[in-house]
Amino acid sequence: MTKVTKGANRRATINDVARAAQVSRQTVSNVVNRPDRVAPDTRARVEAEIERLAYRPSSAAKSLREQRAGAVGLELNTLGHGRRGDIIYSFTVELSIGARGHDCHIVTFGSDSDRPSITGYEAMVRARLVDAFVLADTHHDDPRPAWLDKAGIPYATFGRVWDAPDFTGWADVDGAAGTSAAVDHLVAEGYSRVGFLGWPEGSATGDDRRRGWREACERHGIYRESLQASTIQELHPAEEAAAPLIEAVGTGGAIVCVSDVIALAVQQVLLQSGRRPGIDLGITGFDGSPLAEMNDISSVEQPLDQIADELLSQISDRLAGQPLPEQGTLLTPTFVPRASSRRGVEHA
Amino acid sequence: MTKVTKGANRRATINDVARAAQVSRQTVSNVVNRPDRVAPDTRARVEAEIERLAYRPSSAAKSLREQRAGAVGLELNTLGHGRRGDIIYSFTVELSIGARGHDCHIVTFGSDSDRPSITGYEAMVRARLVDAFVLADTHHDDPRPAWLDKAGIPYATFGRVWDAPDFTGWADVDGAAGTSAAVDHLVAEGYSRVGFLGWPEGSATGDDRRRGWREACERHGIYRESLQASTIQELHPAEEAAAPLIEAVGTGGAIVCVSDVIALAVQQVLLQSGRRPGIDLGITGFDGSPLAEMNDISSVEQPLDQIADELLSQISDRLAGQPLPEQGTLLTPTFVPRASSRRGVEHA
DNA sequence: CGCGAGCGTTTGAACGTTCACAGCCACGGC
DNA sequence: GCCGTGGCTGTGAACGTTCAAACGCTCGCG
Repeated sequence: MTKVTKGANRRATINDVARAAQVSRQTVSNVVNRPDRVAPDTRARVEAEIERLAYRPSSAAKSLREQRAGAVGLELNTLGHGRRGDIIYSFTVELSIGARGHDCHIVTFGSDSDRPSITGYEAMVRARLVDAFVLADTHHDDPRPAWLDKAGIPYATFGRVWDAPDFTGWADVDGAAGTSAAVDHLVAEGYSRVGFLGWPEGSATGDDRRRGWREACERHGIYRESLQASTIQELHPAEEAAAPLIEAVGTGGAIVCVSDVIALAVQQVLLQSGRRPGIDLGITGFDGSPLAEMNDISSVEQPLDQIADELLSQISDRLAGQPLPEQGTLLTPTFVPRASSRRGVEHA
Repeated sequence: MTKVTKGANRRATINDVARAAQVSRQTVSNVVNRPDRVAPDTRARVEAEIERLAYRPSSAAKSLREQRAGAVGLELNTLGHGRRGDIIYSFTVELSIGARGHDCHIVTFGSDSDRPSITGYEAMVRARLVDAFVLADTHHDDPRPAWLDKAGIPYATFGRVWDAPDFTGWADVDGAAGTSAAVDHLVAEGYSRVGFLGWPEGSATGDDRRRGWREACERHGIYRESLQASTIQELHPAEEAAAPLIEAVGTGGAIVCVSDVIALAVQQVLLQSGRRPGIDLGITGFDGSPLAEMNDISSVEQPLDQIADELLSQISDRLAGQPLPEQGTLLTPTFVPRASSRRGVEHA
């Protein structure tokens, strides 16, 4: 007797509703999918039964019939935290929330290998588990776009695809607008010199954020006093790069950082030298990660909900046979001020 | 002409394989699911065709026939980061990786409301999108276990269910073993007094970790010199609680923290007073979060891959009709030493 | 030599849905 | 009064899979 007794009472099917409402199953289907084709009183009767029996179409049956999974795949890997400054989780959440509105759902799959490979994608496609993918961390020499193109699987990416400038199926954050807003805020708070601590040149995202800082400084007429340095997305190297920049900007100055991790490094160095964030030196980060929130660091928050929604819309369009959009979607982030960039507020 | 031309060449079905291998579809099905029932040469022929045609059973058809989704639901919410110290993402990844081995997949769904409600669960169940759930953050007065029990939906939880001591469908980390290992390490490194900074009493997880610290201190005969304090899982309150404890333990002492966030708070306070982690005061955290890694804080790393695997196994068993296990599964975490608890190593 | 058992294979049915089309009815124009 | 039309509802088929049962073959036994 190892057989399962499937949940006390079997869930209602379209036939149960049809029988209860004294119509055929097709009429029930129409009520759900093409309400306009059904006479008002019939519709009301069917809708009442749907409600009463708590009927919801079986996604498996629908998938089989429609030859589509109604699902979008998302690869999660253990590298996720490093890249994109720790917001991958929030992005995954927003995607999961947004999926309901696009009547699909998110299926995650993982790869434990270091380099993301296409085997996971292939498995998903072959099992017809998903119709499309969201790529969250495209990088240089990424094999995935080409493979997906060849296989004819639609996808949309969070961030531009470096190797393929012609590809427009992306949504991204306007990095320049973000750092620009940070500089505006710092100037308004009265910081006189504004430095920038970025990634080494050559990363599109990093260069974009640097440009926003430079342009804003020029606009405020403080560019000549400003300085920049570069580092990679790790705490210790960042701390080494931070120290001289802090001295160069001096007390009463501020540093706009290319990411929250870098901003944290700056704050650490500052604290070790006995100075107070905000009061002695302004600091802003980028990404709106929990890291920044926890450490009371001002940050440029990415509109992840909008990005998720945009990507899902694009995927819907691709699945409906529409061509790629004219151009990618650039969304404006929000600057969130915290103690690290307020001169008057004591940093707890 | 908005109709989609579905990916150049339709993917192979069981019938295509059957025709190519000159057998019936059921024989192909047997080769895949019950290879022992098929004659060796037939099997070889069929397997060759499966390989050649890149056949993989359609999950939709399988779901419909077997009346099960072959999927496990996981709720992700925006609160995730705060709770469980930021390891939710890593847990999600491990679950996604582990799913393949249990031939199922993970479907995530989100709730944007603050309090986790059961509406998301209900939607998943009604659409037959998932067969079971993993609950990652059960808490006091959690309505979900009772609702799932009533609905007859299996689930397994990461962490014990407070309100239901009889429920054994959980996997958790042996918190006491973790803090105990931390104390062992600190004593071996030569720290003489070991304090504990925990959460307020009454949380099972927190009390467990505190007990491990106390028992290890007793074992090493240093309990009388040890001290404890309590705080909540937020940076600023933690910093306030940390300051007096740091003074009480004194230079050459160490503090075992109930979480990485708390450990970070201790390190921040220490740095602000010009002292060096590890050298002047030992610090250990708990969770193995990226936060600890980035800040070079020793931590007790949770075996998330094992937990994910165990939970998926339990779900498989429940779906196969087996009863709840005798007791929950307690897994041993690993202590990972870093600069914050090495007396000789300079903290960069 | 007949018969049951066992093995490997095939066949029919079913899972729940939607599409294409057929049917029914009422209405209006000729 | 007949037929075409348009609005609404019902019927058969199909999506790809697995289960239950039937089938044909070989073998061993009486």
